[in-house]
Amino acid sequence: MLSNACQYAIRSILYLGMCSDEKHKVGVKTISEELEVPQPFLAKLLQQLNKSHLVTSTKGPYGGFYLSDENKEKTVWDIILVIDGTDKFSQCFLGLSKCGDDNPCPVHFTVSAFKNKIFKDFKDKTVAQFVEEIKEKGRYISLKKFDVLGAASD
Amino acid sequence: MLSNACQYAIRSILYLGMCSDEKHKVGVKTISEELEVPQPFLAKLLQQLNKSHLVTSTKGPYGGFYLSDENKEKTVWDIILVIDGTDKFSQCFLGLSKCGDDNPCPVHFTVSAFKNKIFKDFKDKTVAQFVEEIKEKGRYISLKKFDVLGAASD
DNA sequence: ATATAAAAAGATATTTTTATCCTAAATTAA
DNA sequence: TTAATTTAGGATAAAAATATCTTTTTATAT
Repeated sequence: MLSNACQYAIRSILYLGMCSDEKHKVGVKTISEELEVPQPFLAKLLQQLNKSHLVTSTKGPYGGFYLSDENKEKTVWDIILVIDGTDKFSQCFLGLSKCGDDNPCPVHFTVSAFKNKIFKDFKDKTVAQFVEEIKEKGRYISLKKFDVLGAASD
Repeated sequence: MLSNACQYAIRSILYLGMCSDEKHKVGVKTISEELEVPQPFLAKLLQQLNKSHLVTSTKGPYGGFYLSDENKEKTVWDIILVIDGTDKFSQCFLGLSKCGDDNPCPVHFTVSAFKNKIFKDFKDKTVAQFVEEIKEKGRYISLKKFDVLGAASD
């Protein structure tokens, strides 16, 4: 449903939301190792996310990526829009061109119930709110469980 | 979530379940037109489905594809297994390698609830049962609504 | 038997996605 | 101002998915 690129993007941004701020930028190398994703590919991706104002970067020593306050107000849906576009999500699970509530395929309502549920999270919650929830509930976005996080301090 | 190939395969088989039997075989051309799917690609796919005993075919004039009684006892999950394999379905929505009930990503439970629901349909119901339901509920698998179907009669 | 119709088989082509590499630009610290 | 570090940009490569084409085989009706 989501491309690799989009999964990487979401996880990177949530990771940066957990572990970075303007004073503690994180480099591609660290992110790629933490998330176990290919480094050069992720570099390109972060470049694109930067251009789309979903992450912020600075070059040079002590440079790297972080989320600005503006970045944190974006939603996961914004990320999906930039990387994958909206198409895959709006399409019928079985690929029917005219599937809809009034014209349902055999699995339409099962799928649309799911979509509505996940849309709610992806569209309504900001990245900041997502990050809060990850901390509260102790969810995983890398190999680490982030309720015990001390990674951003040094 | 499902590849084009897999969507085509499922829809083809449901279509054959609706419109064909041993006495009324359907050719690739007809199926591809009905489902709005590229013809040569579908031909390859049906070949593969035949080898996997999910559809039956005969060559020559009046030949074509249909579902044998044996074919009708297969499940949609069987189709998915043959075309896409099981991997995509078992993977975490965000691509986390170790996501699970005891190690959940931020959307794990939303996604797993959906998977359980759709698995139930895909694994428990036979193609024949699916076809019955499509007829009863008037669901769509091509451009046609199949509760008014007369396509298999001549 | 022969012509015909349809799937099977094998080869190839195109597109998309994923991934990598190399050089340039910018920033920082010394 | 220079060396080091890190992102940006552009080009390229590899893999997978999607799609097409051509020839062969099989079955049918006449």
